[in-house]
Amino acid sequence: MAQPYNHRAVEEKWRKHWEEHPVNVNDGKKPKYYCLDMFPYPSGSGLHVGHWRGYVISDVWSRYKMLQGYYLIHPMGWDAFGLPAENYAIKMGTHPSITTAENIKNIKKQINQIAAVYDWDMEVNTTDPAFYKWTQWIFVKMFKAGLAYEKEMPINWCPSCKTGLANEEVVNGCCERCGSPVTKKDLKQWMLKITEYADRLLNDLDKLDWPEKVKKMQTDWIGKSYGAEVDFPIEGREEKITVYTTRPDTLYGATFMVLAPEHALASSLASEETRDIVDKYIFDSSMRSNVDRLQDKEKTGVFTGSYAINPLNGAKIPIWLSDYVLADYGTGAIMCVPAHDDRDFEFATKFHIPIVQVIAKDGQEIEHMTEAYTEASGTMINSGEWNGMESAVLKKEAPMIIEKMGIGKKTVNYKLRDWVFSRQRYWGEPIPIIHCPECGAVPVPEEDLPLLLPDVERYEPTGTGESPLAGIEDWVNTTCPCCGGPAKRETNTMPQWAGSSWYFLRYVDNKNDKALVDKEKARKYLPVDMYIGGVEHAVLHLLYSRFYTKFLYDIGAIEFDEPFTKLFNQGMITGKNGIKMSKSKGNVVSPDDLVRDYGCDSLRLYELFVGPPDLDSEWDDTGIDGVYRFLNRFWKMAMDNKDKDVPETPELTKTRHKLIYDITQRLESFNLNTVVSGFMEYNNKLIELSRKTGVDKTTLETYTILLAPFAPHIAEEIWEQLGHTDSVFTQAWPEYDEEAMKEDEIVIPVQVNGKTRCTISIAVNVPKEDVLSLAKDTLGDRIKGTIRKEIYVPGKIVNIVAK
RNA sequence: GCCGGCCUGUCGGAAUUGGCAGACGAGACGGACUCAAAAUCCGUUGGUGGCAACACCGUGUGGGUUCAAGUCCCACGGCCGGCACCA
Repeated sequence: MAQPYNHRAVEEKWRKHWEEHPVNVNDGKKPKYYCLDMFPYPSGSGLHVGHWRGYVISDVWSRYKMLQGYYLIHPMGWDAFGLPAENYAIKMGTHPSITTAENIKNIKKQINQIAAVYDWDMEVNTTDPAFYKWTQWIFVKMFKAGLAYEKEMPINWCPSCKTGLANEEVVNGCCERCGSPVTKKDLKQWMLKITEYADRLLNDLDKLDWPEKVKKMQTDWIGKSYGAEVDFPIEGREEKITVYTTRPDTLYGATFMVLAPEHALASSLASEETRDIVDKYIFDSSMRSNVDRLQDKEKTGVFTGSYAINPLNGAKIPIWLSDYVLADYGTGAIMCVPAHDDRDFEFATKFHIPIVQVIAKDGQEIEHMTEAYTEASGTMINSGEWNGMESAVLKKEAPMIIEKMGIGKKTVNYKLRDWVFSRQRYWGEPIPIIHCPECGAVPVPEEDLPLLLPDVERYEPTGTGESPLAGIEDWVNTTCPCCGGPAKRETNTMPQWAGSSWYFLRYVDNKNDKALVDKEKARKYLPVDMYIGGVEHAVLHLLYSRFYTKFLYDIGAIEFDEPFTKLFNQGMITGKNGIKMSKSKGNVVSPDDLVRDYGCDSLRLYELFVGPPDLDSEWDDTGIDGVYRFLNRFWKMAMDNKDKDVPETPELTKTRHKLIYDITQRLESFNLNTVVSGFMEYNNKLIELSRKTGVDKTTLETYTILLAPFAPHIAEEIWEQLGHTDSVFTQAWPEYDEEAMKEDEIVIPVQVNGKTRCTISIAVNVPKEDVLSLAKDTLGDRIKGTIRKEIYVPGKIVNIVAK
């Protein structure tokens, strides 16, 4: 009688063994495969079953690639700077460097429970000076390239986190981290010119094997639009107002103009009569927060008292101010065509401004418009020499026409803004800049990097817009590397995204102090072939990383300009009713007890079995019994057969090839939940065969190799029990033979009028006529009426149509 | 408002190009083993009607295409996610 499966002993045994005998080795000959997880920030609360999922998926894929003969790059590290780590430290009253180190230790232990094949020699930590030396180096390079610049402007400010935020970090007007409403604050900020890369970031999406959803989100975020800038003279003044429009075809329909209250000319356009209300409007707008502006859709506005001249037809149109026009997009001023734009229509209706239709809708001019006609399709009307043209054609040509006329120019615009890069917080990389009264902003010389984050007593945010570093006089006061005169250090730190924008390059050469990554190693091991993580970084980390990679490519530090060839976003594991797992909700499921009671292999399988890997899944503890029973049944079947010397039968051969085929197909298409059910199905089949003929050794071995990426411990143990002294992971992924899978006899359904009535069993190459007559014989008098049509889809189905 | 995804038994979920809907698992019920329980093993499990063979209904709703629709087309509803006055 075989011993029952003891997961604790077996897993413990192989855990130790693999530590001493790593299975992923670089022999210098194998091609590389780089499979990367989004690295975690070392939080104090530890891992829950949701975190496991992504790591299990990437590990299964990694081990599969290993069995396919690749040398695997599968590293892990820590995104340890930033707000979460700092806030945790403040809450605990302990310095972030201490809590971070503790948290890393704990999480590493928890990650090791997964038994993933991480290569810990490659570990990186963004808070390690040897690492952030290069984070700072990249900043200096960007500064020298003119991509990092300082600007005083109103930026997004989180009053709770007490720091400025990038646009990408503001979600529905609130802080991405803490959910507090974001306000505006005038601050001198370091900015990165990501907009300079807008076109490349947009165009290169085409060459990426990424989920369409993420590409779409990045496309929308970059938000490229084509249009024209048109200059409108102001009546009685020298200046012109330039507007940006994507619909220059509707220029004749412009009946008013609106400027953002922050527009440079806004106040000066007021007349004596309107002076008071104009200034009040400008003041009131400046007091309104982002959230207010977003929530109040009801349009407000004031007439300035001035008029602009439509450069096409000389029409005099009133100039208004309204906060529905954004100051920092386009020119901060728009021409308004109420007949063909919803917002302009709403505004014109509210303030009784004329509406002039310039595109015929369904060939008609509408007497009283009740809504804007926004499509660019129809014939131009009321448009002078443009009358009769097709609006779709004109929309494309108008920018050139306008340019030729000298009243404007063809142009493009982006929603993407430059990246607000300074944070007024302690726990981040100090920005390596020295402010000299003589020389201006001077970068810290590259040979002086890293610029260490000073150890301080007080690291709480000040809330004033000053960084906590500003209070450390002997650190702040320094000398200018340029002129040697007294100077002050920049006291802002970098955002958390700084380290995560390039960390994946460092793994393959994490100890190099001469370069960010050695060229030769980069050529050999980079870029990332498969990147696995949650979708929440679609326009944050994933956009920033692409920007950094392109920059590093441009300065010749690396030789590729896209970091992640393929991307997979795993779905979230939620608690009951789809509620996100969180401490405050009390629905966090810890993997620790599950690993103890069911084993690592069971939990790995169940993480996959819960549902399709790309969709969110609700966690339900009771389901893990199913995979646990499966492993025990597989163990028993294997133990029952391993010493029996069962000869291979045609049925066993066929089953084995079909097994390889099914598992490989499902794995390749990333249907990992169905891979697990496939293993169960074939195990049931083998148990059945085991009773009939027994199961031969080749089939047992094949099954074991296939299972190894999913349940490595039990597979390794069975592999040994089957008489092998080497690791199952030194084997090659089995191949199937289509010929060997073919059945000689197949069962096909027979339908009458599309409803299945019976099945018939036929040999594969039976001619149509014979199949049909067998079908009709089997059906007998169940065919009612006369036969109108007989359909036979070879190998699939018979359908008799009768009436 | 715009864009994307999803909707299938009691539950999680399966279903290459349209071809036996409900694989696999959970739960439940029945049986074997046991003094008993757990574990394990065997069986049943979409609904309605029927002793039964079988028949009818059934993949969010309504319509359509087709010999055949969960799958394709049109309209509508619900849930989730992204963007949101970007001119």
